[in-house]
Amino acid sequence: MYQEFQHKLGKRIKALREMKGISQQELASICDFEKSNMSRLEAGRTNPTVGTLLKICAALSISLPNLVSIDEKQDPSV
Amino acid sequence: MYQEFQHKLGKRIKALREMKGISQQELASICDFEKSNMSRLEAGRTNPTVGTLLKICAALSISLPNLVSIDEKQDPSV
DNA sequence: ATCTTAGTTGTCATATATGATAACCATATT
DNA sequence: AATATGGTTATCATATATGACAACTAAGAT
Repeated sequence: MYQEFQHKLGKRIKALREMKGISQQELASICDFEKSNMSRLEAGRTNPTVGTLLKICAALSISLPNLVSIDEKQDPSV
Repeated sequence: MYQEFQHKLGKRIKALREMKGISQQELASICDFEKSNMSRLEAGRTNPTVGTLLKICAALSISLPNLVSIDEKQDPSV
């Protein structure tokens, strides 16, 4: 029901990760989960828990409200 | 590991719900899930998925970034 | 051609979020 | 007393997030 949001969130994670210049595997290992899991997350194929998002926030040094600020028009760095 | 965040989030949901003047059961039924689930959520005893949070956001008419803006000092209505 | 790196996809196991239901505790109301 | 309402807690079933691991593709480098 929220696949669209999941997809946007995945794209946002990917964009933020690439701005940091790290690979999926690196981000996954910082977050302490599997690279396959990371791939599925970025592809929007899962409905992540808040705990998972908090790990990603910590790894990317951004806040949770910032991470979930999904807006097509918005610059991903904001 | 993130119990503290879960607790704060639960408190925030409760505060927002009470500002709307509705009961747990009402909010739960709007979100289309169980009142027992709602109780656990507000008590911070679960690690909710983004999908669950989006349902709550829709029911409370607030954005997800707003919902997860957890700040002790902040007014819950902001 | 080989090797590495990044990412994807599949499978299986485990943990847990959620659904569903019931019993329970307060409090208030009559 | 009984009844209703709001909330909590327990249990069981089901769905799925995640862990763990392997195989695979594609691109780049040597």
